[in-house]
Amino acid sequence: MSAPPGASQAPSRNRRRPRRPQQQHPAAPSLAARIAPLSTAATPTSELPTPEPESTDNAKYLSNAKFADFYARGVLTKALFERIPFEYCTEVQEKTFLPIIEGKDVFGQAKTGTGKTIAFLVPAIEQLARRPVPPPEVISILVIAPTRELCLQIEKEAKMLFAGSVYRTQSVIGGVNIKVQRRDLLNERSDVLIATPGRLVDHIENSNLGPRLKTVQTFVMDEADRLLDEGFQKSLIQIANQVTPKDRRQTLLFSATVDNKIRDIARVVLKDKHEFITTISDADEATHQHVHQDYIVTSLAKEDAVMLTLIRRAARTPFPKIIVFYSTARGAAIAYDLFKGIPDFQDLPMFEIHSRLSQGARIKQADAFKTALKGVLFSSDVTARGMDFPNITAVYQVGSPSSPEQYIHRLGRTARAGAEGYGVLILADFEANVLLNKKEMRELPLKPHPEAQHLTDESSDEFKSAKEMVVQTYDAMDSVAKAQAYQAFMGYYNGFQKAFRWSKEDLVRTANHYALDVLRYRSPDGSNNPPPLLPKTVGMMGLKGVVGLNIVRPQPDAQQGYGGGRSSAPPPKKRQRAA
DNA sequence: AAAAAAG
Repeated sequence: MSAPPGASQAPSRNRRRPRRPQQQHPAAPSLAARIAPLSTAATPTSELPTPEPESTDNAKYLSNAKFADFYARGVLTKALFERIPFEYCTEVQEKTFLPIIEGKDVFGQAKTGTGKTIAFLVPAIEQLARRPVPPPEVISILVIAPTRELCLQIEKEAKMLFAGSVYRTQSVIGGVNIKVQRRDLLNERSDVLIATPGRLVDHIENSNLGPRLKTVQTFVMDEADRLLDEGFQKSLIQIANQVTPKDRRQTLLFSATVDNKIRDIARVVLKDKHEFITTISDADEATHQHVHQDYIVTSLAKEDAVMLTLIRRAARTPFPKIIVFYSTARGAAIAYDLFKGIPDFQDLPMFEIHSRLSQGARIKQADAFKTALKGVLFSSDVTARGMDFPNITAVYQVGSPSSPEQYIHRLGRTARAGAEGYGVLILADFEANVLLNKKEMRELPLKPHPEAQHLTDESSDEFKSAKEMVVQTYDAMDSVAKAQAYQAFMGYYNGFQKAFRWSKEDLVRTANHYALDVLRYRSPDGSNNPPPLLPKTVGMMGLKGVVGLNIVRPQPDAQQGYGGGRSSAPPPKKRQRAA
């Protein structure tokens, strides 16, 4: 590895420790870590960042234990040990290895970004390696996680641990061809199966996977707090009914938060005699307590210009890598459309990810952003939890998140494993107080942005130029995405009516303002009407008879964008660039 | 209709 320009000052210890963990402290500014652990892509030398001295902070989640110690004590077999590309264990890993290898049930509390995946995969696989190789139809380890991308991330690590062995891992997620999965399940080993709940149930019902789940020895529920959400419950019950019963399997449950709801579930799925492991001590402040966080309250109409200014400023720093969260998939999509169309950001790659993209596009975007040295990802809450994008310098959030918890999870994409990070929350005036007055929010070190005044000052040149750029770009954009964003906005804020003490008319007025003045939606007929909604949509939102809505009869040749009557199937967006 | 997740 030849030293890039500027690397000569790098402390030599950075390079002398090839086995220092990378994923565990992604922002460790060692060269190797900067190039991203999952990357195989060649990086132009000229783009390599200047390494900074290693911060002691980055070692925060590391323990003094080494994987080599576990190997020396006979805890890890040679083959597995050799496939672990890290030298030091993280704290969670050190604590979970022995109990899991001994076959105990574990309730683990650990934030993501602390090496949690390795903490359960390595010991589970170690157990597997100690037994005779099972017949090919056996699924020894079943992992359930709440998003597709998280499953793929886990699968990647399992593949690494299985490299060159007879064992195989497969993922079973929605959005990809089910027949291919069915065939692979039939023809190839799946010693570790990693699944989202919905698709796993689909396979139970339609691929006769149920009986094979009875061969599961270790059952892992990752991001368990999220898996307990309403929408997952039915699937989880079906899965629990098929998988090996709890007294004859090992269950590992991981959750970032531990509240009564989780404890109740733990009681149901874990054996009475399980081990509780936590790495969150009083001394070790939670990430969200140490990350620098600012908020800006402004009008809806100024949000985009403020965001543009923030990105512009960040673009002048060496390696900006930012995630911008929006509350709706359509909101993230239109923000991506807006900012990718702005000429200032030629050198700053833009990415988008949300449920309205095809799964193929989602995977491409996530992979590209993971390995990117800089860029901005416009995201819905798909990536809010557990996703590991290396070296995120800042997380911006636009609009009230659905809960303080969600705010904290999103923020956790930056400052991973003790690294530096920064958060900005942009709120519209009508939503600010309700969120900021919540107890959980008040307990955060979240402060007014020191430059809030200037950033939102209509008479400043910086604001004026940003606003002008936003207006121009929206004006040039097609109306379909705007109509979709309008509908999503209405649907999202519909849930806040009570909290905001809004009447239905207030909701409609605000949504119309959003479409007409913010997005600059113009009806194809040249009128000043807001985007059309189907009677059915209006009915489902409980807005029948509210003035200001543009209700249209369903048309047989309907342009989609205002209903179309589909439920959850994501109409794949055609536009896609490989970034 | 509103993150996500089955189509």
